[in-house]
Amino acid sequence: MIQTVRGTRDILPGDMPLWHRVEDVAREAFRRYGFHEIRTPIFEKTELFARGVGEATDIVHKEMYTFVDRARADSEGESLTLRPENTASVVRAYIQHKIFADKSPGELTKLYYIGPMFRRERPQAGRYRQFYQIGVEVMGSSDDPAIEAEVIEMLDWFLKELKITNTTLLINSVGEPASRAAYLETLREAIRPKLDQLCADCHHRFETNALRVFDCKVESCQAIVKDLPVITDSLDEASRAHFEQFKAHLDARGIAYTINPRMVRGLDYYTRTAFEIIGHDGLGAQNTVVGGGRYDGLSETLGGPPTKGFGFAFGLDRMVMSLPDGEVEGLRAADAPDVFIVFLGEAARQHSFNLARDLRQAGVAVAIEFEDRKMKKAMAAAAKAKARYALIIGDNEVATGKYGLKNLQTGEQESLSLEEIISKLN
RNA sequence: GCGGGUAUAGCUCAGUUGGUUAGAGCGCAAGAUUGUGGCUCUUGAGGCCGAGGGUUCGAGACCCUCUACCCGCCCCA
Repeated sequence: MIQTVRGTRDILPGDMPLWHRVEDVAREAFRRYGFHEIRTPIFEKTELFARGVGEATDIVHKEMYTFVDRARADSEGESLTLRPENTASVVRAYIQHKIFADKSPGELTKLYYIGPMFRRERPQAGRYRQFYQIGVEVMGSSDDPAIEAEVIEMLDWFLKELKITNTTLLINSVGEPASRAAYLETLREAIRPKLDQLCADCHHRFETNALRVFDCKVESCQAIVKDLPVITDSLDEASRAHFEQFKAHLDARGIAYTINPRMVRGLDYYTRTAFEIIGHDGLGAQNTVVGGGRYDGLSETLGGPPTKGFGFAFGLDRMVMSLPDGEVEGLRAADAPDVFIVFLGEAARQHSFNLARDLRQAGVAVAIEFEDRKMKKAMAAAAKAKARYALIIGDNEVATGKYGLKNLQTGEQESLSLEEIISKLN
């Protein structure tokens, strides 16, 4: 049997209402907050991610699906990559189409996207090789922290609307590239004397990304790590002021947060504000549902004009997993037909086809089977489909033009004409 | 890339120290009930017990190899 490849999965019709719910609420949030959709290709030139996301990141150096395109007679095949994230692509599109060109100073470009991303990691709960993200990017000349607070306010509304309540907002500032580099040096100097007391993983982290030692789960490492200097104590003055304003904007909106000076994002392009929302219900060890931050300078890195940027992405898969059980049940039921037609005999069958068409043209969701079954079986099928009504049609009904409309919840049944049925259901 | 676990019906799972025709619940089908669902009862269909090899008189079970999936580490959404 041919199966889905490792880390990919079919999202079956039974779960689709949950995905639609998350997408619908997200689109509604974006409409209210003035975001517009953009769709970029699922694969791009490898160089885009190498430069945009960062050559040294795990994503680029060990998780990308990269392949060489077919060569032409006059050139070698070029290296292409399935997108591991979407920010680099959106910024590329922003530059390529000069989306900034008709904007006045201070005017923002606010975009959102939704679609699959690809990373070649070992799958586990809440982690897939093809996964889905919904994200936004705010680009322009302004880096006002009020922008950041507003985006988080939108997320706050979004989560509440989905009844996902047990979450924590973590915020941090990773500073300007220069101050971050200086801090990293300070940190490494602080770690170096204690290096022999740290675990093997931490030795590796020390070499590649020293900030990561803060995340180590080994107890003996944590004991050392808790006394190390944190980035928020060595921010440049501008970043510190920016962070203070950001927090004030959140306070003014009544949005609760936890400062986590040890939170690091895995992509190179982040500057200053970084944030994360972690969920606590329905998730495995991978409990980050939203990750985002500021990426001033990414445009320049990709050959575009000086641009400030702020955005986030959330994992659709993880968001769906976070939906409370109580919500899930109702969402699944919403997919059911309004009316299930139960017919008896060939004449009624033929009549039912036209009736189904008329109802559908009037906007009613109609289910009909094509096999003439015993009424008891047909009624059971209607109940199984969770139809709101059964429409019963036999020879009598065809003759009189009055059909039996039975409410399957209450069991009440009345005899109605087509017009009466339509007006009742609309 | 590394570690742990699991693999038996469509689904969720039992299956004793190795012993006859491999079971349950749910689901599916038929009937009790010839024009009225959910509840109940009866009956039925549905299995190369993940693959290959080995031990044995005998393997779903024990051993080896492989594969797949799940969970975790790294890292991230």
